[in-house]
Amino acid sequence: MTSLRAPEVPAGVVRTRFCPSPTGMVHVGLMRTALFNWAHARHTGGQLVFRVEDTDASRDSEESYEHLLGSLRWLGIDWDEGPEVGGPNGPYRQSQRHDVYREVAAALLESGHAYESFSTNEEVDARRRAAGQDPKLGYDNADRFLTDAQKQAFRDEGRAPVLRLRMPDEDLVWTDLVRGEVRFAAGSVPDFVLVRGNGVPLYPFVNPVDDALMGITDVLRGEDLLPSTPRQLALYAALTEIGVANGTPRFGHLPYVMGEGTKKLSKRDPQANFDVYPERGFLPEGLTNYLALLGWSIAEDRDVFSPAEMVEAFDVTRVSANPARFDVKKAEAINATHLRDLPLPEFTSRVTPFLVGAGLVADPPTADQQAVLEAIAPLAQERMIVLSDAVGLLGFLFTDEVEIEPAAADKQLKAGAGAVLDAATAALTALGDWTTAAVETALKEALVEGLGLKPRNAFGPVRVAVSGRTVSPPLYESIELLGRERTLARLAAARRQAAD
RNA sequence: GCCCCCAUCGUCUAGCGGUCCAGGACGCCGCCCUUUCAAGGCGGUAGCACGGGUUCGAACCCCGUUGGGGGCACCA
Repeated sequence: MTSLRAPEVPAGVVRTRFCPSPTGMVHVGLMRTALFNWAHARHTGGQLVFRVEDTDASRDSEESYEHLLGSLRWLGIDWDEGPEVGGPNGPYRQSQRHDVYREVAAALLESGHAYESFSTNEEVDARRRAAGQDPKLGYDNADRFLTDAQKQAFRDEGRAPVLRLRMPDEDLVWTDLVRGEVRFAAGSVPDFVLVRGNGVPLYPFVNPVDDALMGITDVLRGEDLLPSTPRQLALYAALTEIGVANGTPRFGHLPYVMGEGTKKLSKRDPQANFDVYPERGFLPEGLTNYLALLGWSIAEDRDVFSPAEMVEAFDVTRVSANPARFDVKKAEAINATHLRDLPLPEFTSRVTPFLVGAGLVADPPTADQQAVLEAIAPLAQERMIVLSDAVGLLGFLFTDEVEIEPAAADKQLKAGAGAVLDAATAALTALGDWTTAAVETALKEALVEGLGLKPRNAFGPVRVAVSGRTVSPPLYESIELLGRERTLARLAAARRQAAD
């Protein structure tokens, strides 16, 4: 027997967990799972346990572990027990829990719930074929009742046994939090391996053991794990009988996050990599909102909400069971509305690191740069989708010379543009008072009235000359902020490039 | 092959037996506003996979079909 015991969890308290393996890239589907566990815990006033499943030394790395922590914190997910915060049920890294697994495995063997199995895969296959069965059926439970003499004979051959759990002879059923009742018929799941021949415990064993020992009440995970649930149910029953677990947790299997086509979003899909969102300047609250929409909805006629509102309303039971396609366009639209909702100072301070990163402003910005930034911020805010858009949109205000985008030149600096730029140059050169209003009046007089142009044709070339692009903040304000000298220099530079 | 999951506009979804000739959002299209592009406002486009039941009544319940996905390891 063992002294290992699950902690007492008061009735009604919800404890969820998030237990990734730190192997390389952080997948958006993984973060969606983390988010739902977090929301469920916070909504119910329960706890979220963070455990690291780093048992595969060849694939796990400290670097991706750190990276994962960073991604979680960036999204705004916090946990009550786990790495960095500790807790009474640690250690929270599986690589430090070998003794626990060894002890539980021994107790399971001793109690007869598990047994030693010596069959090789080849032998199992051969037996199934001999019986006219499909080898795909897997292990045939043949070693369940080996005698001590038989076991010894195998050992004498030099075989090291695996430890298998004896599956019960009854249907395995549970009420899934998102799918309702799910049933696997008795006998449809073979006795599975808990511990390898070399003594290394396997995922289907350590995962429920840790969940039990950490007092997890609600397991919310991807639907890819649904077929392994019957085995875990059997394991829980055994763990409960030997006094390690306090019963079986509730399970909820979250739908897949899909990529293009009909396939699950794979590591190869560029949008699967969580990093691209922070890098592009998605807002944590914007991405949280979008990720939440992948399988959940807050109300019939609403899909924009804050993380706090999500926590307030979240109900696992109302998570959809069907797979959701990750739609970058919609994610952008949701983010853009969060971006526009930001108070101006907040918006400005969030944009600044992106301008710094692009080398456009100093770190921290100079007083002049800060003044320009604050002046342009309200005008930029409503034409951006992600924070990094600021680099392209506002770059022209923070450089001496601007490079005109080829596409913009093709569009706006063709025939007729020369005359427009000449007229604009003349009007602005003569301008006394360099203010937005004066610039507006001067340009309208010179171009719309003077040249008889439609506004769209009149201001296109000027905009491209000044900003280098066809999309920019409002023109007159931009010109005022740019100042006379730089504006005239750019007009002249564009004039050299423009057709008459 | 066996087991399991899923099935409402192109996409994400609301709908949990009548209030649905199906609502919202993204996308797309058009109009308005307008100095460009956006944003905003207004309008439009488009869907209950199919077949049987159950019921006075079905997008909603049951069965089947079809389609899609996943699993069947001494990986996690």
